[in-house]
Amino acid sequence: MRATRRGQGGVTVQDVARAAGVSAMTVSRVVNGGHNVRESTRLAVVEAIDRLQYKPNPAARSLAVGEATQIGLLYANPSAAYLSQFLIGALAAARRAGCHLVLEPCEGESADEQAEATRQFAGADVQGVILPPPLCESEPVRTELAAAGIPSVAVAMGRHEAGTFNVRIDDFEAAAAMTRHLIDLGHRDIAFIRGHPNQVASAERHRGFVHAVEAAGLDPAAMRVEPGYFTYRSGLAATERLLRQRPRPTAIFAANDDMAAAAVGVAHRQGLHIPRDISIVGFDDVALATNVWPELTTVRQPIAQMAETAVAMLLARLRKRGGGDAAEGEELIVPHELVVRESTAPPPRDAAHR
Amino acid sequence: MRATRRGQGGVTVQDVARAAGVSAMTVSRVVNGGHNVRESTRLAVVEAIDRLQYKPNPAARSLAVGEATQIGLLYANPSAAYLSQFLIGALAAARRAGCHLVLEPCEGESADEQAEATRQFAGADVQGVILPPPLCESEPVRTELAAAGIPSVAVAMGRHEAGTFNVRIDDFEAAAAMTRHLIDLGHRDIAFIRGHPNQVASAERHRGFVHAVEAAGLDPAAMRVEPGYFTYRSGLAATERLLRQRPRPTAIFAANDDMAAAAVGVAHRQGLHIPRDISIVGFDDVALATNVWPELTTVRQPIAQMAETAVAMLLARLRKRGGGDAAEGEELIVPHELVVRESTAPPPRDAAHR
DNA sequence: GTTCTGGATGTTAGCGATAACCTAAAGCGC
DNA sequence: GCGCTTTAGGTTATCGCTAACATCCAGAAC
Repeated sequence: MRATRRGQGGVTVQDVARAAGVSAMTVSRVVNGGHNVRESTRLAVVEAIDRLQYKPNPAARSLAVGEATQIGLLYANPSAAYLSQFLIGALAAARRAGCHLVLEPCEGESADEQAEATRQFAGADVQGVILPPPLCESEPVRTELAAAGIPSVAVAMGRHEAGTFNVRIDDFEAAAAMTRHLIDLGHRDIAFIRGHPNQVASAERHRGFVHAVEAAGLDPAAMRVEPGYFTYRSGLAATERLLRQRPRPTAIFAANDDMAAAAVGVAHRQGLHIPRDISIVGFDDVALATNVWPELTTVRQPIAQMAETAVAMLLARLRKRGGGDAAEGEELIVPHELVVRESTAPPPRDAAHR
Repeated sequence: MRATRRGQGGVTVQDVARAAGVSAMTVSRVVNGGHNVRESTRLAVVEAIDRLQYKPNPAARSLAVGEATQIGLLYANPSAAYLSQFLIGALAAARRAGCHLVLEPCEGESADEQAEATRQFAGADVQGVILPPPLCESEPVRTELAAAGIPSVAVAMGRHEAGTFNVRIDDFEAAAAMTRHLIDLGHRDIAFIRGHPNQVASAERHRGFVHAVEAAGLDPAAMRVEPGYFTYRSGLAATERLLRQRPRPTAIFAANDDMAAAAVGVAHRQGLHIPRDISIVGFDDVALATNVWPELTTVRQPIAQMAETAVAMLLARLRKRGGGDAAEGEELIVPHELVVRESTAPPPRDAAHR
């Protein structure tokens, strides 16, 4: 008899089938949802499965179904903390589905570079692509994907657009909640540092801020707003401009944590105590938020979970191909959370002298 | 005729074989190293491959060879920046080999938690495990892996131990180089903030520091050394202790960037200008290093590349199983790089008054 | 010339799972 | 009771690739 190539004693459907007294096909049916299987049979199979500790072989499965095995992830250096969370979630979902994640870095802001990076995917036969911010809003990337006929799902694209797929939090509402937190503490002079002007999320966060200010009966026009780019450096510059003015704002709301961390740095250098002299808050809850002193009050986005959801949505979309080309798009909004740490407090009493 | 399940027109070995006028097996041989194939045949096949844009199907391959399809990665929240780089590298190598990466978080420092997390792998049939710091030095983890018979490769385990597999930089030499940089600038009073006492890398970096100090003819005993834990918070405490003393050190060498960033924060709060009044340097070159002002002079570890190498080493080791159980261990040292940014300068002239 | 040797290639038989098809019994309306 | 649909399950044929074995043939060895 020929030498068998049988691997290191992995349990297969056949083994389970034998143990449960059914055919391999029935086991397969049980594993994948169990339609058209009698309850008693199903139980017998399930019992056999965990008695033998059966784990389906993902390679065999994806070979058999001939489905997506590679999904792309185009990233452009958002904060490293963001990326690692994102990868963790995406990887978990990809593995569950038995498909590989193909990473493609896209440094460079030019349209050419972005298009070039996107084109890599077409050559690498990925069946779909996940787009974390900020690339989800890049025109060249989307054009190129459309040209190659590769479906994509965006994550944290600020606002829904018809025909696109997107997973995000409600930036507007989250920013409003954060603003209310500051107002509730007694702040009446809150400065806002905006995010990158090309990202819809920046505008949404700002809108949420304005909305909450108005809702509290305050005048939005009285609040100082500085431009920013979501980078540490831009936060530095914005805060310097703000703190040069008198009276100083009693609170600064930066549209992300990187800029908030920068604000903390500048405030410290000017001898201000946080939060006694000034409150500073961020947005995103990346690791950086707890790597400054004091730790930042911020808004947590469930990044890993969002990535997971996005992958699942992409796979669902790929599977549906053929059923109907339902290109109507889909949006999923996941819950956020206000995380109050140590960088916020009521405004100083002698606000007049500040 | 039965409906075929043939997927979306993917090119297969058969197609290539037909185009090149050879058998599928020959194509397979060419793709995998091409032993025992005549040069002329090889060229014909290669030509056909890239004319048809053939990409081997990884699922089919790993099903056929019955090889490792899952390799584990046990992580314990090192800095997020470290993790994302690590994942990028590991993922690239895993995909090339057609195998999946199974992530397992291991929060918690207790032996029980670590053992428990490790045990997850045994149940998930991963064939090998990659261990980034600090878990690569965890006794419970290693015991548990050994018990389950799962081979592992460590990354950045500070020093080589017989019988283990490891990829790292030369922490000793890197720390010495950094110290020489400070000495060359004119510093004679350099404080050192150590890393976590349980990690060998901490000791190595400190040894490198001491060695360079001695080599320059200075007295190591005169240099202040503070304990630390590689965390931002511990860096904060250590720096506060250091800067309370007079005379202040003219330079602080923190054993990683997180602690160096903390040192920058404390120095700023005390009104010191960096690098004019004091130089501060870190180690690792994670993203945080450029997210403080001024950007940190530090040592770059090629993290992604190290992870890639580790995965490759692990796979080689798994394949070799059966040939010989060569348990002699292996170590690979990759080059590091001193990155001089803006946080270092010559010591202040009036050092006497500091 | 014959046998041996080893390199270059083809052939066959899986790897583990599932799609598509088939079968047998049960349910159902009339 | 008869055909018809539905349900529960088995059979068979792949998916794409490669290990193991078989074959062929040129040159070496005798």
